[in-house]
Amino acid sequence: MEAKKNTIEPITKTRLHEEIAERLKDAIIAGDIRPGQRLPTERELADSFKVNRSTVREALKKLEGLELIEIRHGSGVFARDYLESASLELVKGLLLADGGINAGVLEELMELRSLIVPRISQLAARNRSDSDLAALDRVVFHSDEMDMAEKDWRVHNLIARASGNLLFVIVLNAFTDLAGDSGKLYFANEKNRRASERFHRDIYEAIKKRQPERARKIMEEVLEYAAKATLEAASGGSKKRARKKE
Amino acid sequence: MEAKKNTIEPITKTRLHEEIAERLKDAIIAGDIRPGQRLPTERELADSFKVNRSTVREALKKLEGLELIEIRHGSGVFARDYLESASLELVKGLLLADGGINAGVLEELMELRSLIVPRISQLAARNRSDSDLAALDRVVFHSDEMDMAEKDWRVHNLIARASGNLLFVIVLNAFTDLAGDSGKLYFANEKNRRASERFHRDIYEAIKKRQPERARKIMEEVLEYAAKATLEAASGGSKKRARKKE
DNA sequence: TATATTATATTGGTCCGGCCACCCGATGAG
DNA sequence: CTCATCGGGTGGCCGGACCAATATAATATA
Repeated sequence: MEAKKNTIEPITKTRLHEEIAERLKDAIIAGDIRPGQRLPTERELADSFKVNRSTVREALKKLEGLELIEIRHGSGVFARDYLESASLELVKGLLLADGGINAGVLEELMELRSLIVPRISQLAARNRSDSDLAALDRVVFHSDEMDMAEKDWRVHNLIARASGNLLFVIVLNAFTDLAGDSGKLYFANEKNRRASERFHRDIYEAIKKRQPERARKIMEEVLEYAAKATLEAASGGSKKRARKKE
Repeated sequence: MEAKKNTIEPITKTRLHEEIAERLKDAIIAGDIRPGQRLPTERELADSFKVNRSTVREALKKLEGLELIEIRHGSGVFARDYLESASLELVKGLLLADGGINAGVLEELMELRSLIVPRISQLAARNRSDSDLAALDRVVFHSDEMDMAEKDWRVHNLIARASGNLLFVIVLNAFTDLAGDSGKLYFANEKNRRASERFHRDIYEAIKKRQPERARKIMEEVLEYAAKATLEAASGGSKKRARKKE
């Protein structure tokens, strides 16, 4: 794993306010700014980042959306306790804190996933419509050029939609989104790609034939396999890659 | 002060950019602006809302954080398909779409919850530290003045923290956050408040004695009860209250 | 002295007007 | 017809100004 990968240092975000939001987020998640503590003034931030105050404000608005900070007119900007907030997007930060992928959080993610996804699969087999099936068919059997990560995402997304539970769709997206980097690792392996391919066909069959239990079972197995493979890949491959941001 | 605003409603958000973000969000969730479709220009929005462009930009930044829109430099602002995004906050919008609480989504939320929370409870009983227990004790037995909704939230939050799974804490917060309004309904009922009180004591015992299975069971039962009561309250009590936003 | 009241400073909210960077479609050259 | 060029439109960033909410210090009052 001594590939050139690590030499591609993060390009400074083209959009300044994103870069700023990123840095502040890191500072808060890393604990440099503790919950309840006040951040520097907008004007101070603008000054120290050497940008305009408007730019800082845009960054702060984004962080406010993540429930990572609280902006109080007349008082200042305060860091919130992310353990009392409700923003899954934050987890992405946690997952990547201290540089590299945090194996602990990744494992937690896997467990959470294993609680939900089999149920989604089960419901999909029960509730799927014909058009759901058709869409799934298209992706599974007629999207050869699509790369595997994309394909896999689409399969899961379609299954979730077929389940008839909108909430599940969004939660599932959150998982995929979070697992992002480690997903790449997973699909880098030829064997894993083959496994996914077979999985797609199997789950398609189960859903087509409306076999909820079988669909659930298949999903459970694939998750178990994927979890194992992913954790291996994550712990073996990406060890403490220092994340220099500039 | 001669014109008294008739209804209880609007109290236009004190912060303009929030009001704007809110309206655009509603428009997208309601389907007035379809996925992929382009929104008006920043300048146009500013003009039609009669505000400055900076204000519009701040609102847009927040929506971008919610993954509800995509801002492309040089091209414009586009609505995203929220079924392909990963933001749980959006669900709040779905839950309240068309005015009133959407019973379907609420039910989905309950199901999702029932998949996860018992597991959290189980893990908490297994992994809890002494300080976790102490914190739980304080809330359960020495917070009489605290209102029940707050207390219940704290109990759940502490249990989740005790589970040792940070992800679970955040997901749980998301649930509570989403269920917000319906939770109010639930705790408005004296009988339900009593039920919660007993539940708090029971779950405390199970966690204290490190009885994972019992903890899980208790949680399953309380969820089932709460789901039933909540759905009843939601369908019976809050009928199609029109949500006028101005 | 202790407390209420009033000024004043601090800080976020909004506005103005301008310039730059990027994207895309129209235009014109080959 | 293909391709390079060049606009015009759009978001990104700037700096400076003023308003609104809040916090703090100074002052008046009991």
